Amino acid sequence: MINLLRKTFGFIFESTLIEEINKIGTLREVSAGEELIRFGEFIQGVPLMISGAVRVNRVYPDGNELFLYYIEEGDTCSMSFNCCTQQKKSEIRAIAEIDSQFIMIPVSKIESLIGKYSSWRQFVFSSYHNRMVEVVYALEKVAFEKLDDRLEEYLDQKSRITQSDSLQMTHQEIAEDLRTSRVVISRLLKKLEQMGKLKLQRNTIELIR
Amino acid sequence: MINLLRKTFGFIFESTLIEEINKIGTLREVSAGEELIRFGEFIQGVPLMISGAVRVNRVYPDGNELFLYYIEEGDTCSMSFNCCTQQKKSEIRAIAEIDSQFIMIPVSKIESLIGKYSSWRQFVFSSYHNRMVEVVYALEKVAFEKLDDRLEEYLDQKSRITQSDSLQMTHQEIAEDLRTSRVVISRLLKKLEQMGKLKLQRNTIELIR
DNA sequence: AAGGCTTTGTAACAATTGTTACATTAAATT
DNA sequence: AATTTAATGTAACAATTGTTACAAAGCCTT
Repeated sequence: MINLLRKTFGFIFESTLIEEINKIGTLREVSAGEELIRFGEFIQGVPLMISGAVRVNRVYPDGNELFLYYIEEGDTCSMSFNCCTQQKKSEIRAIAEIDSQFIMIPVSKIESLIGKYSSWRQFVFSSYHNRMVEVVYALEKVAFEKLDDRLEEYLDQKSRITQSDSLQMTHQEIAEDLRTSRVVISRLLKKLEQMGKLKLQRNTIELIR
Repeated sequence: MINLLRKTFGFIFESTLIEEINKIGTLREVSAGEELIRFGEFIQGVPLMISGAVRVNRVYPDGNELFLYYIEEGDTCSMSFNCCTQQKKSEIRAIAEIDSQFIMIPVSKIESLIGKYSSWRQFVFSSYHNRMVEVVYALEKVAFEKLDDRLEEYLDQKSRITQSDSLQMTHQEIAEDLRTSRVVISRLLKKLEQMGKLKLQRNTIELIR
């Protein structure tokens, strides 16, 4: 585990911090689709991403969900960070988008890390800021752009995250993420296909570059 | 100034911190409409709000703007916080919504406060989190709600911030904030008037409670 | 191969939001 | 008071997005 830690966080954390994280953290591996953080549960710890990609959704009591951001190698989830320090139930849900590795740092140790290591503080601050920038970006998309452009960006992002031009997903799933109906997505996808930007098959969307 | 500090921040900051802020900070007063932070400038410091309300907008190079959140008594602007530590030019604009007082803490002192005072760190963390929650809230509104509901909420928020049921603003200004056209806002306002929720006059919207 | 389930395609129509154009009214200026 | 300017009202129409309903196609199970 310490080698993974060094590889991903060696440039930002001093070696004493790396060693401490190695002691108190536990490496976890999840496969695509698995839930790291569930809605309504108390959060066990803060995840440090080693590899892969995890999507973070805001969840509302009525079951509604809203995509906030992805966390990838070197990131942490600043929303869960706060839940920890406040001992609150999770208002988010985190799902592995692809097979992923991360190190879980238990809640109980968070406070002392903040006190001891300035590089850890820096990391938490910049993590907060980066997540904020991404949520603002999401807001910007919804506020400024039409659905067809948002769909294109959505597909590009998926492709980047899954590292594939062949997206295995249904129109229904896309519709839920973009908060519209399946029919609307099918319609727009067909339009993009006619423009030669992609090819549609059952359960897959082949992006043409 | 120290009395204002004690009144607003006495419950979260230890007295040594209050005294230090009293030394290094400068009290500033702005009247409604004044700009506290301008787009593209280097940020001079982090504002601690004593009274009033300041709106924070994201600004894009093309001049487009997007409302992010208000900061009020006891708040700070977490976006400017990061600009400071990174020595970057401001990507936001802050405008006093009503007459306001705040204490400006110079960039140069920020780092040492973080190292010295855990209550300051707590404050910055929770400030980041609160702003995040507000931006997520804004995203939620745009993603889930129709324009007429968003307009009603917008008017309620304005009323709360300005502490008045008589809003001095034009339809054009509302349209810019909600990213739509003046005609659409006039139409919806007229509908709300017919529903008895408000009364329209030139330059003012009178909310009926 | 047949039947059932899921996914996708498509038409027709409704609702919402955006746009253009111009009239009307209120305030400000001369 | 007359003129100019800014703000609002309204109609007519366009574009986008949402909804319903059903057909067609692909996949899975037996």
